Amino acid sequence: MKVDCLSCENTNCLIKKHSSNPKAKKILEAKHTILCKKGQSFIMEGAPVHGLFFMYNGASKISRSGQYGKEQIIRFASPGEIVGHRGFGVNENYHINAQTIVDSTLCSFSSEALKEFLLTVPEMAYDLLLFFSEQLNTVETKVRTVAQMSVREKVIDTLLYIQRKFGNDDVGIKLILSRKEIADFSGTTEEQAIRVISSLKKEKLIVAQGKRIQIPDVALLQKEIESHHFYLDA
Amino acid sequence: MKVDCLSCENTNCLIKKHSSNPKAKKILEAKHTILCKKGQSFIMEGAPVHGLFFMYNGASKISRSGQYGKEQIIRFASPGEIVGHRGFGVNENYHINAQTIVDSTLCSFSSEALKEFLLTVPEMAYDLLLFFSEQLNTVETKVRTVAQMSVREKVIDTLLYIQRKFGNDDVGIKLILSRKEIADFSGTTEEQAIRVISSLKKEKLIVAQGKRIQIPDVALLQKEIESHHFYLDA
DNA sequence: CGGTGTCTTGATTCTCATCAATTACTGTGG
DNA sequence: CCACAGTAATTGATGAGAATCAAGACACCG
Repeated sequence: MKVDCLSCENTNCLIKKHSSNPKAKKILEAKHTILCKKGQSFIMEGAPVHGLFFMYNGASKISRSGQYGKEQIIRFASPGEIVGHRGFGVNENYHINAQTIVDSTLCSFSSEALKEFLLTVPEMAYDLLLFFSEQLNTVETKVRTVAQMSVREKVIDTLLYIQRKFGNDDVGIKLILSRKEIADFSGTTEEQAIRVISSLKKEKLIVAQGKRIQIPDVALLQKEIESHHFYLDA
Repeated sequence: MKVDCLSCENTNCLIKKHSSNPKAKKILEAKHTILCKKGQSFIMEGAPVHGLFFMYNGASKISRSGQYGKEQIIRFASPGEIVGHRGFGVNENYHINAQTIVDSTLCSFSSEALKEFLLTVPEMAYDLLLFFSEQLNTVETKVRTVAQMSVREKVIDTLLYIQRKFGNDDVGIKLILSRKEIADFSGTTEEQAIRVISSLKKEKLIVAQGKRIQIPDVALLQKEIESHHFYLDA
């Protein structure tokens, strides 16, 4: 089974965007589609990377393991997004770990095919540059977040990020994460994340039933991590 | 005064690399060269960005201010490097602050000129993509560093980074930073950074006279953070 | 020489990681 | 359908490490 880019509905996907370009024919033929069960690693830390992935559906987490194997989740990827930034260049070891968090479908391209595509369709290269600069912006912000915020603020920041990224339905945030995953993205421990979540529940800033978390008033929660900025101006 | 790319000796500069391409003529003409005194901000947080900069000589720091105005230095830039990643796209507010730390010369290009260049010379776009992916890798590693390392490890990591990036002469690391700048990059306070530096001095892991810091045995210092195999590249 | 800014050290406070123990939840096989 | 095992979530207690506060030393500059 192979996903057809022309009929794909991920309008944010860059391959899809340029798929009607006649020069894209070759790369579309070289495409592979992979099915991944929940929890499957499709990029392993330390192993050489031979290409890069686009999420067709599902969700995944991109992480790095640090001291004593403690995991740091760098970001989550939703449909249409790229995973494995280094995979389009020369073969290199890229020290990240990418793992699906629900059953997912991935589209994969080899480095060579992609390089050729980028060099023949400069508009695609340009769009990819924009995507990268956006990513850089996001990650740079994360450095500051992790370095300066309190645990409470970091967890709130994470909840808002998940909400923005994966949206919600009437039951809560669509993507269900374990407390440990929330902690690993926030840059704290599982216990601390739990404590913050418990507090937020008591304060009615969130509604949580087991793993399902709902944010009744996003703006109100947002205020919790912005109040400090206003304090400066006052 | 305008620096001539063809005779520029920053072999790592991407503009220089493609400057002999006939299609580069236009962008080279549109180039501006700017002199900045030490401490001068050339990208201000919140202000719109109209282009991007290449360091011709000198050094600069790229930061974001966070809570209570506390500064988080994201990276340092050395000659040949690009500053202002978002400046090649549409006009956007890019919330970073870029400031020289010694007298520096900068080359600047407008978004439009650069966009045109990238679209006509796909090899340049491809090289820029490689640069961006490298940056992403570096910043992603920094997220983990800041989140998981102890203050001592973070400061050591910073010293090694500065050493790699700016090298040293017989007196010590070429680039002289204040303790506050070391702290702001490490993600800690000035006092804590000073304490670590003092300890390292006592342990003979570094030699320091005032602001000049020397690392007699890089490998030895590296061992201190050994459990984190993956360090930031220069 | 006074003054300003950086650097340094000590004392105190407080946040957070860690350890430990308990409780809920999930799925599986009898 | 229940018992069980295994996993995830939760709460409490404690100690370590780091931020903060405060005060003094040092260097550099007009």
